[in-house]
Amino acid sequence: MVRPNAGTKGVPRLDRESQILAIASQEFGMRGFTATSVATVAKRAGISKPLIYNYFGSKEGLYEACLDLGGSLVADEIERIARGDSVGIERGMETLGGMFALLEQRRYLWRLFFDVTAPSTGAIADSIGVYADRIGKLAEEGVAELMGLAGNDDELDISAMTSVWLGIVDSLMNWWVEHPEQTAEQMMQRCVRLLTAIVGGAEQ
Amino acid sequence: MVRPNAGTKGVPRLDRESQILAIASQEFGMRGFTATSVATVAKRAGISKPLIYNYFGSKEGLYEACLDLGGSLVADEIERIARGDSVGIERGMETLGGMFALLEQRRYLWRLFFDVTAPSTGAIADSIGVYADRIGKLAEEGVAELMGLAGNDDELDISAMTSVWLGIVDSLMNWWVEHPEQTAEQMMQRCVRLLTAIVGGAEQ
DNA sequence: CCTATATGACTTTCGGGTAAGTTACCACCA
DNA sequence: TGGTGGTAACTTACCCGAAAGTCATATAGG
Repeated sequence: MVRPNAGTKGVPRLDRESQILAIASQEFGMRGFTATSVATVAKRAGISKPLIYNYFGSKEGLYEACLDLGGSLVADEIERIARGDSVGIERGMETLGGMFALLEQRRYLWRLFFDVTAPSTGAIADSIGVYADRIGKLAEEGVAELMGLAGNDDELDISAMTSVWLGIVDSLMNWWVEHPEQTAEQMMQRCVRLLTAIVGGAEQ
Repeated sequence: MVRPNAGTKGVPRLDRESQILAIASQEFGMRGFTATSVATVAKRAGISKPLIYNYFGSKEGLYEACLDLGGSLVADEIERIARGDSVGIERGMETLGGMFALLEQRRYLWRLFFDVTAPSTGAIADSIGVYADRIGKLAEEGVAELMGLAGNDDELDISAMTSVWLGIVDSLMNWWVEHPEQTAEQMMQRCVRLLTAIVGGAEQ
């Protein structure tokens, strides 16, 4: 049986893995876990499906690898900023800036942790949970500080506000994906302008 | 061949259709288009799959029907509020209140128009586009007013802010879905508190 | 008896996953 | 220096289950 190109490319495993992960993260991030097909990832990477299974075991394994890569990247950065001494809105803006700088070349990464189509049980759910919790905890901590400054300690209010805050980051990331020409710096300045518009508008 | 109950229920088509649509909207809204199976909808409705195909033609047809139902509901309400004379943040809060009141019994409806797993081409995409555009246009109009009050007419700023605004509504709806015991009234009051916390925090 | 309502059982399609093999390269030895 | 065998990289062709979609038929009521 003739099998053109079988084994002829000779790309080292680690190189190939990063290449696959880069493409897979993008697909998962853009379309969500369920709507992403392994065959599509393979095709985009110019390789065959079994190679992916050989390296990552399963579709879930592939997703987990993406999560591990992106999750620590994002969570570490947020943690770094949380260790600083800014509080309230200022801390929020700093976090935004950090995310913009970090994800400029891979904006879709953010979506991995908030994919509603990912399995809700099993290893993936655990893995998502780890990072979503880590990010969520930090967000909640910052939000609680902000709310505390305003004299509000209501747990549900904090929970809802955290959800809103993550939603805002999510929206900005999605908008950024659709405006690839915008730099991280421009995004940051834009956010400052948006904030002033809100505050100014609410004071009237 | 014995087929128990075939044709014995005698439910008028229109009644059956609304019943199916109510269940389908919930499934599509909660799980997304891809993750929803027609068989599940049929089972939950206590009927067989072919009946759904008989009435709606295809899974996409079923989704479109849900969109038409939910889309006009939501868009009409937003339009109604937009015709009022409130502007800026106030108009935003009024719109939120309208959404809470309208969707209290069907909070998942909101998600139909922002489902990333829905097909991005074909009739569905068109249909989503119609309603997303209609809602998006109204949102953008309101946002532009708000930004104008703050002396900002930048088109990209307005576009980004619109995205953020829709993201906020989205977050609140999702949070609401996960807190079923919260009433529309409670949500509205919560939003007022959240807004004051943001404004207060930014003024420091 | 005709039509609307309804169904069980089937075919088709699609995507995750696998079996079995092919090619290239390198280390080792005569 | 050239053969050789082991291994890493890679492929085609398939399996299988789940879900979309269809067909032929059954029941009830005007």
